[in-house]
Amino acid sequence: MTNKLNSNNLTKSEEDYLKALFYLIVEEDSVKVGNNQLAEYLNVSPASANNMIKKLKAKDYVISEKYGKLDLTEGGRLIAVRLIRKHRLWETFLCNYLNFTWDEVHEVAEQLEHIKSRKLIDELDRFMDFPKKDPHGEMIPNADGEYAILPKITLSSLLEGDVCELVAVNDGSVNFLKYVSEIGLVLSSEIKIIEIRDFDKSIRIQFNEGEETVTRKFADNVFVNKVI
Amino acid sequence: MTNKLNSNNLTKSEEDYLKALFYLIVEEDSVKVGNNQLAEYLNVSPASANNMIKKLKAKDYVISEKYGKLDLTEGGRLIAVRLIRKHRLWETFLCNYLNFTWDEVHEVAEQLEHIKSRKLIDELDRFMDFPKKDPHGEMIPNADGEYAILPKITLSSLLEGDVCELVAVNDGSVNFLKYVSEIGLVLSSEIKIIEIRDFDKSIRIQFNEGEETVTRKFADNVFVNKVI
DNA sequence: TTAATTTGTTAGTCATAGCTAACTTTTTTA
DNA sequence: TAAAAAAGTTAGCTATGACTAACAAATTAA
Repeated sequence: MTNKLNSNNLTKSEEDYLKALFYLIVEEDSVKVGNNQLAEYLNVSPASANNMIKKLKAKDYVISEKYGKLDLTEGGRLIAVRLIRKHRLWETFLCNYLNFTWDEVHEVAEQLEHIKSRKLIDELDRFMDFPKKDPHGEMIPNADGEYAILPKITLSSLLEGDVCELVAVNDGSVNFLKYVSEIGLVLSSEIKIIEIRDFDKSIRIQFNEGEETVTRKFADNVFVNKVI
Repeated sequence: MTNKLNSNNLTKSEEDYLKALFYLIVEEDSVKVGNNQLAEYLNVSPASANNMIKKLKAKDYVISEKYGKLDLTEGGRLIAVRLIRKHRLWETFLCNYLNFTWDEVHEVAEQLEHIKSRKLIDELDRFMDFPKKDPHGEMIPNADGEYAILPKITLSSLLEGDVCELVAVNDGSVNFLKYVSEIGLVLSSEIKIIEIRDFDKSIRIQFNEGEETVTRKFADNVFVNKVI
């Protein structure tokens, strides 16, 4: 049995839904997160999502009115943040100690984040000397579930002539991550916006490795700190 | 999705049954392993075990005739050995890097062994420099599923005056492991049999930390190498 | 060698968590 | 503002893997 202190007694599915809601509500900061949006995000049918939402409401992790928007309770938020903490710590471990690449870590971390042991994750944190950011540049919540959400400025929001520093990448797509690595971008790379083409909004950028033209879609997934 | 090369597509339950069968058939080297024995070992009803055995036979991991003894196919054995490899590597990691004690590792390793990623476990193995034995003294199978099963001589099989070295302990019970630690026994401890009491088969042993009287049941769970 | 006990099997139920199809409510837009 | 579209809900089905109760086969003991 799991230690009483750790055991929130949630299934893997319930955890996945709470984490998804957290991403949609808190990280994406949406005005309204609805049932179908959640279903699409998780690649399940609206009926399945609806069903699970009922369960999570009964357990007091989610609140919503009929036909209304979804929200997390404090309890639901805490569970989600702890999952994110576990996910990001495992990604950090895989990259920094087990030779995993950027694009390989996500899938395995999705499994590892469901391991139930408070001691495991806190010791892993200590072993790595309490890292602040994961390999994609995202903040890692501390043991109490506190963490700063980075103000997310995308590369696509900058103007010609601006100079920025790559602080994070959206880790949702393996193909995107592979592409980022291939053109030679890494965390902290300094990027200058050479030109934004009106025609298709594609952007010509310059950085240590040379010059590249990237699409608007690409630039939407790259988070930066404006330097100039 | 899991990499095709790793994905054996088994559920956690199916894996648990195969591992249980491996322990009962191969490690315990029983003449006959039956359905109810398997059920008892896994703390499920005979009906549940029977049901799962049907499924595993259909998938060609288990063979048996109606009302006959259970056996693993080559495929079933390989899956079980890989689980044991994962279990023991994770236990080693938890003990040697994350400050877990002997008795804490098992429960968490039971969860970790179901993580599906060939790379994860092979890199973990490399990270720890290919350990040969887990913290309880059990052999760790290599990446090809090969490993030596230690000839298991129990402390209880020795005679008065014999001297032996502790090579492994049965990791099935947390209380037992705590007890072993508390009296000061560790792997490689040299133990001398002072006296075996006819009355209750309790055994007086001497070792670095002093002398102790242990029960027959205790001695059945301690595996040794005879020295003298 | 029959009777008792143990062991194995089958049938039917439950919970989780997915699905489709049909329906209702809300929102959009013509 | 009424019709169309989108969003949300419900009902009913599926598979997995537990369970109990009832029964059959095999083994052990009388």
